[in-house]
Amino acid sequence: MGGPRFEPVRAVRAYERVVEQIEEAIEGGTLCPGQRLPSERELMVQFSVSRSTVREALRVLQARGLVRSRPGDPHGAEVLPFSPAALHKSMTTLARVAELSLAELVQFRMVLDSSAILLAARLRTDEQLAEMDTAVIRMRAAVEAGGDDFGACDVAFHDAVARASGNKLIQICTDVVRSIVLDLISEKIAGAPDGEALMRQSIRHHEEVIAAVRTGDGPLAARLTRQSMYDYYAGYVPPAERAALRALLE
Amino acid sequence: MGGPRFEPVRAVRAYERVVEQIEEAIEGGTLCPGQRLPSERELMVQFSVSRSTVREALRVLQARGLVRSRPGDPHGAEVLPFSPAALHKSMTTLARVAELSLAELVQFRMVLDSSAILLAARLRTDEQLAEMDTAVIRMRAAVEAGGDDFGACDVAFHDAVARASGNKLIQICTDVVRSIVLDLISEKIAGAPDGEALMRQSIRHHEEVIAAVRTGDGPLAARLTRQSMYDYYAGYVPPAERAALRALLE
DNA sequence: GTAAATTTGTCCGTATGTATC
DNA sequence: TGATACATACGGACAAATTTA
Repeated sequence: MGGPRFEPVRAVRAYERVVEQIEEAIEGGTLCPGQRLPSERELMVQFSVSRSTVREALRVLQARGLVRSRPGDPHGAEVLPFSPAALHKSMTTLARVAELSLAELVQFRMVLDSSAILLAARLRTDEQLAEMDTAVIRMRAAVEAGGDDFGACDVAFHDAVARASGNKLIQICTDVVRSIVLDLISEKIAGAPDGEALMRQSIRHHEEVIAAVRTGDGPLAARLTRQSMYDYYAGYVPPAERAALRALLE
Repeated sequence: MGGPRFEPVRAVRAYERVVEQIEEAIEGGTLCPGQRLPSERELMVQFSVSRSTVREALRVLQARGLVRSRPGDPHGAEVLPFSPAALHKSMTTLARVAELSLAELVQFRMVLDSSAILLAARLRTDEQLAEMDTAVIRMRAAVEAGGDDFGACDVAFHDAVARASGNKLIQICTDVVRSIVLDLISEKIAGAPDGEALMRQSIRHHEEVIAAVRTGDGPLAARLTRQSMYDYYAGYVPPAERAALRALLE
């Protein structure tokens, strides 16, 4: 019984072979960020394909955020340093085509940010704690100055927390999801600008969180984070979907 | 002071304009999955660009998982239904170029899966609970049958949990991260195949989790999930990095 | 500061294998 | 089965942009 087991062969286009080879070279470390690819004309010689094929491959690599090519650049396409831009892009389209609700995105933020703060409370260095302190001080200063920079300082705080979690993936994903959420409700926020009272309440929450981090009480910091995030975003979520958010509160 | 605020203009290539327009049509719902794009020759007329430009745009859209084109297809490129393939791809390259450690990935899984089970414990329907039960029953059957299908049944369980969480984003991300983790340690797992004892212990863990879900005790189910995941994966993580994983246990 | 050389962006034409009718 | 239309891939060409001498 049996006989040889053949694997299905997918017709692989020429440009895909080019993409694969360059991709492996970059991911494998043969090509480092800042280095240059050969020019298109040289690539067509090395791969024995036409320039159209080379260009299609470069477009794909560019869409994946691995390289960038500029017209007239005699050094060839540049290998880019790591950037979450591609992840950001695919998650944004995901949110649209999968019709993710704001509630789902906020819920995901609650999960990620509360996990980040829990880890930060247990693994942070004193220096990282100082960075969070600084961010909150700047938030307070921003309120006094009129509140224009409040949002940016808030982002700085959450980014400091994410870094202190010690997990790059958590840091990247919190950043990506946060910006998607903010994009979704930016119109509504512009319509109902942050009242000074709301900002002061947010600062109070942040100070409580920092206090919990200072004492190393991770679960408390996580709980406070989920609660303050719910308080802040629930108003933008349809009432019927708020129950799902509350499922993350105790 | 002031004067008009000008925005920096990036030189936008022709193929990008084509990508943007088709992308908006798909994300906006004008083009639905299953529908076809006009042929390349027709697209070059509608956009007033050359064939090469149209093709580069289609390559980008294909890389983002939005369309697929086959040679000879007289209906033109097909608009694809939603798929997390693009997200999977960008997160995989992210793991490589950002040099994510196995510990970071496992930690992220612990966060996501424990959050999913917490939500499932509070929001699940009886039908979804039955699906989890079925998955565990199949896991037990798989062990009796030799254990070949054990991994697949385990995946089915975690997928049922993710679905019961009610959050599509959590469902997608758990799936993506799980497959990346499994890819990373597939060699080691093949070298040290699941012992029957390990499988039985895993089943016992799953049954405890289900019991907690049945009684609606989300925090307990989440804690059990993190613990069993740590027990399962810690052996593959360098000892120095295990402390970060233990930070998620209480 | 200017001009030359190279590269990318774009266009056009053609040949070939393939899927559909 | 054949005819048609399609995507794939090739090669040549020109303009715009950039670097460099």
